Amino acid sequence: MTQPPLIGLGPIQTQPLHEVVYERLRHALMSGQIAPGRKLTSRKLARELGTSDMPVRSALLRLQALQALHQLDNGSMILPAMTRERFSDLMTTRLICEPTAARRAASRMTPAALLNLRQVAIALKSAAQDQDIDAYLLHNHDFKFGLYAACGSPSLLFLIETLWLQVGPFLRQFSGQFDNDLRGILELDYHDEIVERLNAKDSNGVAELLERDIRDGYSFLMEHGQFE
Amino acid sequence: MTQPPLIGLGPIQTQPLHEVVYERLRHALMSGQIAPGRKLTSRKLARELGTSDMPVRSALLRLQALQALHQLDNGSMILPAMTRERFSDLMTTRLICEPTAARRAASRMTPAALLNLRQVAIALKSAAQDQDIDAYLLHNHDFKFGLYAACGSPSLLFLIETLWLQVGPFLRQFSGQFDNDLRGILELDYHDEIVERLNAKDSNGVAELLERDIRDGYSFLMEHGQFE
DNA sequence: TGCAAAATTCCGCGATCACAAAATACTCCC
DNA sequence: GGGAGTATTTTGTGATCGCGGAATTTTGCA
Repeated sequence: MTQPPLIGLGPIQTQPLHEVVYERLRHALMSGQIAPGRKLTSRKLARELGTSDMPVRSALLRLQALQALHQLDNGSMILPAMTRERFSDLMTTRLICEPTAARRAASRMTPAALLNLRQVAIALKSAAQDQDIDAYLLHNHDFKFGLYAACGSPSLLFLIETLWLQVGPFLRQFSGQFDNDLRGILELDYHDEIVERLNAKDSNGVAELLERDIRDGYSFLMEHGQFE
Repeated sequence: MTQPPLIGLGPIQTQPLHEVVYERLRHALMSGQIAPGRKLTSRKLARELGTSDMPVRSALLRLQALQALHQLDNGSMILPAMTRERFSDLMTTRLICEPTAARRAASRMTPAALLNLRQVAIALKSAAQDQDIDAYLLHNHDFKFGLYAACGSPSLLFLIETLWLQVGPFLRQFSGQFDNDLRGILELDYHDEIVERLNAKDSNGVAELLERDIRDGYSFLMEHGQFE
């Protein structure tokens, strides 16, 4: 039998240290805090984080398994550089997965989830007008995954996440190059239209907008982005 | 300057232990040697493999990152059971990725790769006639990935690999249930036709065959396979 | 000053230990 | 015999150590 509640305190949520390190590293990667080609050594990271190297090793291994990091011959982990070829490849694969996920999400999205997306879209626009790149990228991520999460396919969602884990680390780097000017991005921002098509339950329309979003972003960055 | 060669011996290829363990575990998974729901504890595995638990921990972490294993709340790794829902989800996602990969491979395949595929297809048929399930699954894997490898997209190939890492462990279990009778499989074997379409450089035909291959396998196993 | 050789530091890797929590085995009493 | 409570073992987790090799810095000679 369970004990009767004493003071009403819930259980203390505790997660393993390597999990915390993983999340920290993942966030650092996705927010562009790690330069391409940067070597990530477990000992240095451990000192920086104030832990032993074991949890760091675990986190690095997981990121490498997802191809977010690359392992050198000597075992060191680096954030691989983004070449035009790799970027092109990743975006092409995104085009395979994401419009499909969006199409399915459109026909399964709950009103609550749609409302949430609408709010993120508002925050997105205001971040763009404020020229706040970090906020823009963050909300863009939230918007897309808020949408894809409704697709009802855990495996497809996982694939998309691994793709973003590879592209994500470079978006901020790219964005920092056109003089912090997000007006160009605003012009090819389809989030409002996507919300509108979602509201109309127009699955194909949503999928098509997603495809344009990815294609336009691709062209824009291939033209203006600086690659290795 | 490099030393003049002494005896002409090449460098000894050595790979880290955790890499060896990873490959062993991965192979054990894909060949169906691990029962669903089975708990994989690092200490026991380490004893069985004759190593310390460190390399085993690394290997398990990597497999978990790829969702080939699932982590319980207490941190133990288990091979998750295959439910009808999960199987359905994985096969649906396969349908998104694999026909596309096949279509691209069709237009990029070299004659040498095609020749190799032809030989695998022959081995495949003979394995089916010999009722050799293990050989059949092995050659089926080689055939599909021999095909996909030609698609020219590392990222797409990686996604497909993660999908197979989740479905693979259960195929043998399924196959062992219809009385070792592979005739049913032979009837919906499209490998010869795929080779033929590849030879004719009929990309759409190849993609369509792949889709039928996946769909038929899906229906067959949903009908005859035993799930959790 | 330039540059190669030597000394030192850094780092991946694997083993081992300690600790707490969980799982399992065991005991003992009804 | 059965079940509750206890003892023992197992296991995840993280820290630390040692080894060998790689990378870096220092040194010393021309």
